[in-house]
Amino acid sequence: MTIPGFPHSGYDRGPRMTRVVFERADAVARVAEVFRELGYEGATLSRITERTGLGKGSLYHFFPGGKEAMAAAVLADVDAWFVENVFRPLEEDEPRTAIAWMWAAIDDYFRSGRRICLVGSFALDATRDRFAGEIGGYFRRWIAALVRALIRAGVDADAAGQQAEAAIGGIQGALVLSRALGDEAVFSRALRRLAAGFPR
Amino acid sequence: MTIPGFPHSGYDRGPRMTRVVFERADAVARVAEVFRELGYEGATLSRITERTGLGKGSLYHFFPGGKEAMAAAVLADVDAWFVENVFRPLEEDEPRTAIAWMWAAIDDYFRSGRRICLVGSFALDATRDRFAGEIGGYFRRWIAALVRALIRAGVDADAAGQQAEAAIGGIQGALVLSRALGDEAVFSRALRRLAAGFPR
DNA sequence: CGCGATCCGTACTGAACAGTACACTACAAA
DNA sequence: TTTGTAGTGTACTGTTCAGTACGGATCGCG
Repeated sequence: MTIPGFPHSGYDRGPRMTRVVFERADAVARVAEVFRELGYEGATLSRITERTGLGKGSLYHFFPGGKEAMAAAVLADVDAWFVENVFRPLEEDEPRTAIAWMWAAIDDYFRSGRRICLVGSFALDATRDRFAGEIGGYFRRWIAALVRALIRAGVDADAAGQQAEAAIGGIQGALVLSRALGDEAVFSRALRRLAAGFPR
Repeated sequence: MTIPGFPHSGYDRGPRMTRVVFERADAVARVAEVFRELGYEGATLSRITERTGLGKGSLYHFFPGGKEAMAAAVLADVDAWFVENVFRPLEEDEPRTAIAWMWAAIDDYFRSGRRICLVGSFALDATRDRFAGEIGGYFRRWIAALVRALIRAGVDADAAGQQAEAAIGGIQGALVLSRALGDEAVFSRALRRLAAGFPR
């Protein structure tokens, strides 16, 4: 028991719960899922610890900057995934192959619409102001990469710009819509529709 | 001053701040803007009072159900606006006219992308679960109204369904994108692109 | 004028918030 | 076996949260 006025005197309690050890990458992935489901403001520390299984001690060990550092790490992690799996292929690989690969990667990443775009969700509320650079950079690079791939595939510059914006906007909108309607099919249909207009 | 243990004993303070009287409709509109900017979780009572100029007394007078009632009223208000200005015209008026009118109304309502879709933003985080009925209903009715208008305009049923989903998803995505990039032009371009594919 | 009814401002409450402190455990290197 | 260090659980702090209580201001109506 704890003696009043003597903090941390309560160390005669029973056997500890079994201790589980995480590493940072795992922590980031788990925290990401919580932000994705609840948004930045909705993800309170207690809900994060609850859903990730990581205690406050671990969380503040991995992210000394607190909640904002957690979100920043998560955004960086998302960005890294897209760089690896979408942006760099679009920028460097054979354009038609890279574009086809993009649609598959996107469908997989968003779990056919069951998962949400963290960056998009941050963009919609005041969280945007906190991470304006990261959020803007993510979408700017995606659009730029897609535009260049389209141009390399023979689409003229103007049409490429329009098509890239339509595609990425369309993906974001499809995530909103499929989630609002609780219907994954909406997302799949949107992806098929958007992909159909692309060179193959 | 307040005597400890004697609540409300502090009524010897100086002159009151000038009292401003609101009516409910005005309160709803002001609260709506706060939810729109900050999201449901981000809109704390103190931020709502701060930004609307309404004190807690007024807020709880108009919305005895508290924060959740405020959000419900705001959603109902948004829905009413869309019923009046978008859904009913689509359902009842000459379809091509109604569709043209829709694009103008949407551009106006979202202030060319500077304003955000409250319903869409609620759909993206856990707020969705609280208002799943309202959120789903809003998008369902919009899509259904647009589909029927397209069919009445001579588009075949299958294409109408695809086009309606693409349009409404596209609008939502354009709001996300233009806000993420901090660029209203993205929204305007998207609206023009989407409208171009419609019968006129 | 008087007097409800309506509307508003603010002190207050208990719960939940982000963040800190620190005793602790597991494991690896010496 | 000892010692260092990375990772962990939890009690604690000060702040902010949603929501309540209630005195007083204002207005409509007699």
